[in-house]
Amino acid sequence: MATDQTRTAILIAAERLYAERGFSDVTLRDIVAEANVNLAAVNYHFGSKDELIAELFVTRSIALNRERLRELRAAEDAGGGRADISDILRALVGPILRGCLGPENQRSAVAQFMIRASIESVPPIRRIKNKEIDHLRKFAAAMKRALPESSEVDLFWGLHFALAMAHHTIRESERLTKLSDGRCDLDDVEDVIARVVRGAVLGLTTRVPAAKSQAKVAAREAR
Amino acid sequence: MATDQTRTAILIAAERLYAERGFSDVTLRDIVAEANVNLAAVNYHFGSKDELIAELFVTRSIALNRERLRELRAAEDAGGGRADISDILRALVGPILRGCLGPENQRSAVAQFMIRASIESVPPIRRIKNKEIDHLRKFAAAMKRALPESSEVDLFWGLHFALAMAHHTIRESERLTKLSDGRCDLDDVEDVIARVVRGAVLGLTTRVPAAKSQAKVAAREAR
DNA sequence: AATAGTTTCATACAATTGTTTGAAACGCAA
DNA sequence: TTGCGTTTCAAACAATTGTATGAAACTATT
Repeated sequence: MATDQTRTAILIAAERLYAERGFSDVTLRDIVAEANVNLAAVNYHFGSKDELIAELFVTRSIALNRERLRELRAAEDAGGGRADISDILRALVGPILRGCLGPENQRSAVAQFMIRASIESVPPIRRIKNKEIDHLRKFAAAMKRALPESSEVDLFWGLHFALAMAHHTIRESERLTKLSDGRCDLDDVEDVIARVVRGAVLGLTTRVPAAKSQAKVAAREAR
Repeated sequence: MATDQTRTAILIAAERLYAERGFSDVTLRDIVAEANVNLAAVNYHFGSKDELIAELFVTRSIALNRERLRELRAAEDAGGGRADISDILRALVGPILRGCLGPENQRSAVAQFMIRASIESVPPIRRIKNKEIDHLRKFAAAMKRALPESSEVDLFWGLHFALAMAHHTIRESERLTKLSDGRCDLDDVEDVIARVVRGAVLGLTTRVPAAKSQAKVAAREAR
């Protein structure tokens, strides 16, 4: 076995292609061509295409979650067990944003693969995905420690919205660039992270905005 | 021609199936079975599978955008040409959220289809999608009228984040329900809309939150 | 060197896909 | 009714997919 060259060559090629083009567009023949191995190698080493995808997803999930938790713990340690809410959310969205945005050549296939996995819900991945909820619960718990007076429902919504802004920014970065004529700089990753975190934190910490909309006014007058 | 029964039966069946299961999982044979028509009917009436998808997307895009603009105009008229920022964003995210959330039997295949189209970027749709940017610009312009003192970059980010929260909520509604043990009520559509709008508006209207995070503190101390 | 186990390879297989074909059925004006 | 354009249908087609096979090549232990 030694280095298992073929196996790892397949993994690398598959991750690269899946990250770039999505699962449905990439065939086994594409992968083996990219990896310079024989077609039968995939079934020999992984059993099936689905098992290859599943192994890839599990491995990368663990890596991403570990990095998130590492940053979360660093933040909590720095705060003596209670992290600032901004830092908690930064630990949640920072790793994936850093991996998927910024100059093209610096993006990580790992992070892009994970985004693909969250978009195209292919059967082998769907079966595993429940694990992620346990992972998010840890962040929800940390948020509760940071904002003990907030309702749990609001905390879940804040967590959810933070992920929403991060993922959507990755998925639609091109559109935002076009829409803004390039004025929104998606390559300034730390600025993007700051915007996402700020948006989520504002929703969590601002009390009763009291901005009455026209709709509310109209609804009141209708009574 | 008269009613073109077969044609519309195909459109309805295709929209339903695509909305439910996504483009890559639905074959022409699935569609014709659901529509109770012959396999060759799709190619006869639409030319190809891609043209069927394209026609579906164009039609539905126009319908969704029209509804959004209708609500936007209603809000601007009510405010004498300048709508409240909340109402602008509500016009943007309301239609799609109302169509995709709420009790199962009330959801519209149209709205769900549009979400599918925004997730699985299949070639025939990708070619048309640029039109959507022009549509979003109208909302950006309305936002500028509502908040003339805000920077354009911030406005674009606010628009982007509003769509992010709306779309992500639709896509991950099941996960949020599980994560929160059912405490986040995704069936209360108007509450969801209010949360999304509030989150986006806060980001747009709150000035200098001045919440210093541990990361910033640490960075300062490191100097 | 001989052998046993592992890995690679070209090739074939069965299933599924979108599309095409040509005849049959239909609708309807003359 | 006749005739003609339109629509439907069963069947076949070509291409692509993941997977399986059996022989060849390789590796390493005896």
